[in-house]
Amino acid sequence: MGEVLGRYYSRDMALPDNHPWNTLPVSDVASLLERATPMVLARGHRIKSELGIVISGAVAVECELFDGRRVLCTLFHQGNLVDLRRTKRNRQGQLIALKRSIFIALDERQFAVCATDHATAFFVQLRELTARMRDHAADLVSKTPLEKLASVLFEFTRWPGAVLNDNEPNMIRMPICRSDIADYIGVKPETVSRAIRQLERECIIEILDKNRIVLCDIPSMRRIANGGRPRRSTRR
Amino acid sequence: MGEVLGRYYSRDMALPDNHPWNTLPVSDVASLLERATPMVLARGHRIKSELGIVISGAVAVECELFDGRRVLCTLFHQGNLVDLRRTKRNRQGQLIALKRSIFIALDERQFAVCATDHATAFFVQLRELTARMRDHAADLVSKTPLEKLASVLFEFTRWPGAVLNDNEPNMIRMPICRSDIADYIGVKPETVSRAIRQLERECIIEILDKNRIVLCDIPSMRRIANGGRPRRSTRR
DNA sequence: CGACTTCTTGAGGAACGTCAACCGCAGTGG
DNA sequence: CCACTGCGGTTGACGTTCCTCAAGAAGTCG
Repeated sequence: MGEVLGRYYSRDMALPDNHPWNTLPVSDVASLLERATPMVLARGHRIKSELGIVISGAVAVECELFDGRRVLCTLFHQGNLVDLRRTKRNRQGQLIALKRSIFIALDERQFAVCATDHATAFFVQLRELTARMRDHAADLVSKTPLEKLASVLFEFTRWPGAVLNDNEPNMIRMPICRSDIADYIGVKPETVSRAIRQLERECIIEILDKNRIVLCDIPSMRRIANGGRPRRSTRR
Repeated sequence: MGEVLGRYYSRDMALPDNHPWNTLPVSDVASLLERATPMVLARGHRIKSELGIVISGAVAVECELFDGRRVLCTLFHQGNLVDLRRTKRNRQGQLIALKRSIFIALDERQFAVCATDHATAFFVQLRELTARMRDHAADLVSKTPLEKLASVLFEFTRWPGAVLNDNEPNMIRMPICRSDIADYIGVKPETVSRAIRQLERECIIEILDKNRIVLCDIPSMRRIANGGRPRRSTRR
């Protein structure tokens, strides 16, 4: 824990091939990577840096509550910009890798230079992040476990590399394990399991194996994710 | 609904006197306000603009779920920068005033100019916002209603103008009504009421009237807010 | 093969939502 | 002035739901 598996230096080290990095001119990419200190992390490794870019894998902000409950506030995937600094208040939570991941840590100065050089890309990343966090807050506030799960499955479809096969665009890979999903949507792993089975029973998804599922009935799932499956008598 | 009470043009219109706006040089403030179209809103008024700055009052992103449940994803107070744009996906939720508020709407072009001129202030605002949203997500994920309420009370203490009286620094004003608190922390108004009474019974807060409370035992409240009051047997 | 982790399934209970009723207050109109 | 209405807030009784606990299944690694 807390250790870095190794450094990932490569001549053809590249930024993730997704928005907004793939819109940067080549020279800018090079200047960004010059300042990089990439590291390879395994599941459970903590990242001391508050600043950086996720190159691959899955990383989260993990908080531990007073009594030991574990919470994942935010998920980061390939291409996400991470900035946990805050002016007032002390830092809450820390970065943790949820699976084998590559992360470019940046120090304050490097970050400032990059943010100036690539202000637009950085702004776009921050705006996307806040939009994702708003959606996640809406998920957490009052949805039932089934609704939360459907919503998070849609979130996963938007992860780069989620679609495994162009012939089967609705087959996706689950990027993180069940207990991490549980800590992210605020239910217990047992409840995640039951919710997945429920969707399967209703033929809305098909479970190929633990890591791969097919979305069979996207309209129904969208309706559930938007709040179509309230508690029995929540209709006041 | 959806109407604007009036425009708020004033020679001495000023940006909120809090971070980061109060650190801007006078000339920058003037240039920001030149581009402004301030509006006065009453409770329930919707704001069509996706971009702007909250001058006073309380504004939120409101989402309505499929079955009518109402959710407040994010709260904005005096001085907060609002940017709801998103590249992919359609817009979720809309801005709504929770009480009498003043809001400066900015259009895309105005916003771009401001963001360039005041990049640092804008970055600071965005970073503060993401930090607040992370904390809120941590609150929503797995805390009990009592813990959520304690946490949101601390959030309120950080609102500009929350402290009513320098002699009594622990007396704060509740900036939004009970049912909005409920929609923000994902419980029912009845539960908010019960949680407040609970804190009062334990002499952790004192209720002066509906809008004013005193935090009597901050350490206990902090412990509760950090997860010190789990469900009876959540300790596995 | 055994030790371990992750996931799954089932049974039972605490907790929060639901429903209903009530209070206090502000606004409104006669 | 009072009656009426509506809204926000509060309290109590009851029931669904999701968490807890336990045990087993399936996969992984030594």
